[in-house]
Amino acid sequence: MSNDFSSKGTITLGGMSFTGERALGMTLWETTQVVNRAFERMLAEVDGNRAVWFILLALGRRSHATQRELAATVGITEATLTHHLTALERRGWVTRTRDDRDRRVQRLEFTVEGQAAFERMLAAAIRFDRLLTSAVGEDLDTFFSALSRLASVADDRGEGPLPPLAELRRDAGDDAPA
Amino acid sequence: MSNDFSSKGTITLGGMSFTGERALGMTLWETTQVVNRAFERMLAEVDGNRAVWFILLALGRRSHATQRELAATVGITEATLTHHLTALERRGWVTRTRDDRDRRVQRLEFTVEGQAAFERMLAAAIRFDRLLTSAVGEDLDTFFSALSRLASVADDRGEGPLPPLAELRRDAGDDAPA
DNA sequence: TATTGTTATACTCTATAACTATA
DNA sequence: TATAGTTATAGAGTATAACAATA
Repeated sequence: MSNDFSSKGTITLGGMSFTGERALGMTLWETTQVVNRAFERMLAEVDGNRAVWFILLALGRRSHATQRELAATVGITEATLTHHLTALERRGWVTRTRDDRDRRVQRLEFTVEGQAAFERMLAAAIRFDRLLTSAVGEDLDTFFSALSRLASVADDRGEGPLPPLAELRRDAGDDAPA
Repeated sequence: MSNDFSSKGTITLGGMSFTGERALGMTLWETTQVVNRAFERMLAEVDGNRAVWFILLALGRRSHATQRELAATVGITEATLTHHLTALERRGWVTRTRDDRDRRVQRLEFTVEGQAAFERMLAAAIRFDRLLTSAVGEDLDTFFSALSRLASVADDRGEGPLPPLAELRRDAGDDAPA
């Protein structure tokens, strides 16, 4: 299911206006949602999903020494990673073995099946990226550079501790009006 | 917390290779994540979040006749929308009144406080979008058009029924190894 | 019978905090 | 004490299915 604000016209407020068709944030969001759903479908065809793909990719790159680093690469907490790894282990795609030199450390390895699954997802990701790249065409460099600038300004805005979400449902029970 | 694959080098498989720095899908995803977090922070400053903002925006545009249409606009199911509306009603931002001409239909209205909250979020969204737009600068048209092409190719790939996610955790419980 | 919306329930993903084992 | 990872628990967001009210 996809949201679609972009054809819903303009709202004005004081001197400001907000037009769906021209709202960059909204368009970026919706485009990424659409692209993401398509990618999730491709991954699903090879029994994957984004979370698994990210973890396997980080594993495949062997760019981590500890699970803590792996979690940071994937962008989740250690506890969340443990859940995913438990699932992957039960599925028979990875093994966890304690490192003999420091038995606190888990050494993560693909099984043969896990390696095959990883390669299927990698192939899917490569195919998908070719599709996207050809869609952008000759504007590719411009597009990458615009994305990079967007990430920069957002990062400037986005540093500091994460504020708690406005938790509607939690404070809902307290002072509910009749 | 943010994932960061883009500086993690290249994986090769057969004749294909996958390079984080050049992976368009990954870059698009990460950029949107960063931008989204920044936007959520801005909304949080005015007691909002993305779900609430989308719902209030659709309400403000009065572009729906039924909750079903509203849910479709926002991109969620009716049941999910009901939960959000219940929360918004408890918070005192919207009212639900049965339509006298068809008592199955709920008429949704902002309260005064809800209108004010909506306007705060709208102002935040407009400010945020100006920030993004100025970051993209003169490449804006090119950028929009690239996004549009990406959405198109993804939509072509993305039609059809949503496949179930590969539910790792569900089939995990069955044959768990000791 | 069809439509509008709600309720009941469950599932995924995620996080925080407390914990175990090891150093 | 400090570190690596796990477990227990919880919560936000979502969905499906069964339901009630109304047409």
